[in-house]
Amino acid sequence: MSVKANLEDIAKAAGVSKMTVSRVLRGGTGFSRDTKDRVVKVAERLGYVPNRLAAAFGADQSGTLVGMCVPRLTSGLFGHVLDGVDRALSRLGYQLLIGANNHSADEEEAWIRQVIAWRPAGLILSGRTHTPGTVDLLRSAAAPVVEIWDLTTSPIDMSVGFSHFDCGAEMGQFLLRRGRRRAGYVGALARADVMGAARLEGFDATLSRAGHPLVAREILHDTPGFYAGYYGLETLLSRQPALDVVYFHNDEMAIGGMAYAQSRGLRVPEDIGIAGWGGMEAASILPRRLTTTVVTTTAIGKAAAEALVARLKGEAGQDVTVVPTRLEPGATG
Amino acid sequence: MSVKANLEDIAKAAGVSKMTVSRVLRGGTGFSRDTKDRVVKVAERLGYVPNRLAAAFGADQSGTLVGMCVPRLTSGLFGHVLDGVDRALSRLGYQLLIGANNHSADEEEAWIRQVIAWRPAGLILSGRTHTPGTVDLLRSAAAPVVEIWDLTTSPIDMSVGFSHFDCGAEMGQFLLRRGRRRAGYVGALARADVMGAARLEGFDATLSRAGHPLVAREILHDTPGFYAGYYGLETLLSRQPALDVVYFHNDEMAIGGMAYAQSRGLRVPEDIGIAGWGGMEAASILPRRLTTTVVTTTAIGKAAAEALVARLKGEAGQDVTVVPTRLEPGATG
DNA sequence: TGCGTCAGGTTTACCGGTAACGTAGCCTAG
DNA sequence: CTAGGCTACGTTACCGGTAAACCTGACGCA
Repeated sequence: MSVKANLEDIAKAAGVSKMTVSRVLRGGTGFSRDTKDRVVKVAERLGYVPNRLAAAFGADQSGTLVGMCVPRLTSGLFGHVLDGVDRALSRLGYQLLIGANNHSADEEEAWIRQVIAWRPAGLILSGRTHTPGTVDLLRSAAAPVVEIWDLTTSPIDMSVGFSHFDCGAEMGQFLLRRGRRRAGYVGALARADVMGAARLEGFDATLSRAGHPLVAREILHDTPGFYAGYYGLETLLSRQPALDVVYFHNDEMAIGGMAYAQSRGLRVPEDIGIAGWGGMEAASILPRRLTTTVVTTTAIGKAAAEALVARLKGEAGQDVTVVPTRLEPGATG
Repeated sequence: MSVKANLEDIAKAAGVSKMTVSRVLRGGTGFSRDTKDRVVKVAERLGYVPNRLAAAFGADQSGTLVGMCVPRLTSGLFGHVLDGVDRALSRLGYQLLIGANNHSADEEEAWIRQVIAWRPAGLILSGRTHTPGTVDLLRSAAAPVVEIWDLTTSPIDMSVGFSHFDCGAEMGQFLLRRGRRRAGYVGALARADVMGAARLEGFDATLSRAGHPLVAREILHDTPGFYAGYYGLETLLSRQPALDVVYFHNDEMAIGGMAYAQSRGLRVPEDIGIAGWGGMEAASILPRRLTTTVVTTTAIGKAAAEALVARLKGEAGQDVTVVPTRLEPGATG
């Protein structure tokens, strides 16, 4: 807590005023080289640690605190986004305040309410589904906000992402081209995950238009990991064995599904096709490269951070940034 | 930034003093039920958002900011630790300030220097290797510090983790019991990752004592992911084909290694054994369950948060908490 | 009647910076 | 030689809370 020296102490020891010390330490102007050297030396000797609490409070804005809220901390994809954001922001001296909302708009609102109290310079949120209370809060806070992952044409402020609906639609088209006609879907988190739901919608819509609608779907209430994929496929096939391809909520679940298929002696892709989403590293090195949609997660984080910083610097940034996704044909679809 | 209403505004509108509003809103005592209801109603009507910057500054301590520094944000394991910490802390109203140090003690110091300026209530650091500057900084800040992952018998303050040396030693013993005699090692990050190095040391020491020292090692300068495991094993085997088991830096690399082995037609575990470390979910559902050391990552996060909170509440917590690890025999070793 | 006590407040003094403004001394151009 | 400008500072006020000290009227009670 109380770190010994403050500006006053340095000022006294260096024989100047507090204000001069403040100017020197922040690299401003209006002091001689001589004064600067003296102040810097004294500050170092006293082990001065600035008090940002005071600085931010005095200036009525935190200046360097950025809040970021993700659905889950345990997803590999979010880790990469976080990494992209952190690299871009920490280089510029910003601090990252993070939280998880567990795919709940209400938890997100609660988190934002806490974080807004710190007067952050900006916020990065996941998804485009927010409570009315959240929107009010953000509007009155007047801090820059970037919504990431799911593209929205009318963002609260800025938006970085892509269309999940289109991802699903594109995968649907691809699998139809590969001759698949009886598709199933294995998801997770039920309706909590709006983005996964959008992919499913896009997928289903495309298949239906082509006259081969989704044959079966299994949406678990579990976290979308390997286990859920494994058991999800088991359940799906027990209900509806005659499927020629299964689209999974994400790559982790798809890999779990592949493990199940192999354990049942089903050949992939001959007996059953498997497709995922997300583009996790493991998926590209498995014995058979997974058919999936690769999302450039780090790019999302980087773009979000850059959009935020541009806004903070008063530069006119883009309101909506589209980050490309790429359908990786792979060998399992 | 400027959120409209402050205590003064509420005070005026409710016909009481600022101080009374402060007490009501913080749930203190010294006001009538009548006053309380009035104040709460007014605060709500004005959409009051407390200013923690001011509160923390005024009280000369942040109260609810906790800093956490991890080596990399992109590791699946750290995501789980983060999750454990976040769950435990957010429930108690703390905010998490995170950063990555890229396995560099200098970057860690730089990060701490930034974060200390916010006068955090506590800090969670990874590993036990810190610069002298860091130690000074922490001592003068006098904030509770928890070092996680690698157990140290003389922590700066508190420590939660286990011995990486012992993990390596245990795996060495296990592989010897399975009859392995010509072991190799594939690691990453060179000497930057002290913990991985400790596992290697423990592994090597055990093998040497048994008279079957490590035959070859390959330590990449890459991030320890699937690709690094794949190419690491390729390189290792090209130099020294006659290995009967390979110990990997972590599970991700081990899975990459398995992929390489399969691509070369090597049977696991008949032709070559593979062992990992960490216990990632994928490893337990692969066609053959990976031989590895399972680390209860979420437990580390939870324990770290709890130790911190205990200290903050003035309770006498344990200085050193040992989190168990479990050698998972698997089917690949 | 006088006094202590307590609920239910109010007042005051900070916390450590920063913005805005003031000013002394010196230089330079007209 | 003097107005105006620049450099290098110093002064003052304020950000929005909180702790601590201080009031005040009502009530109980000897």
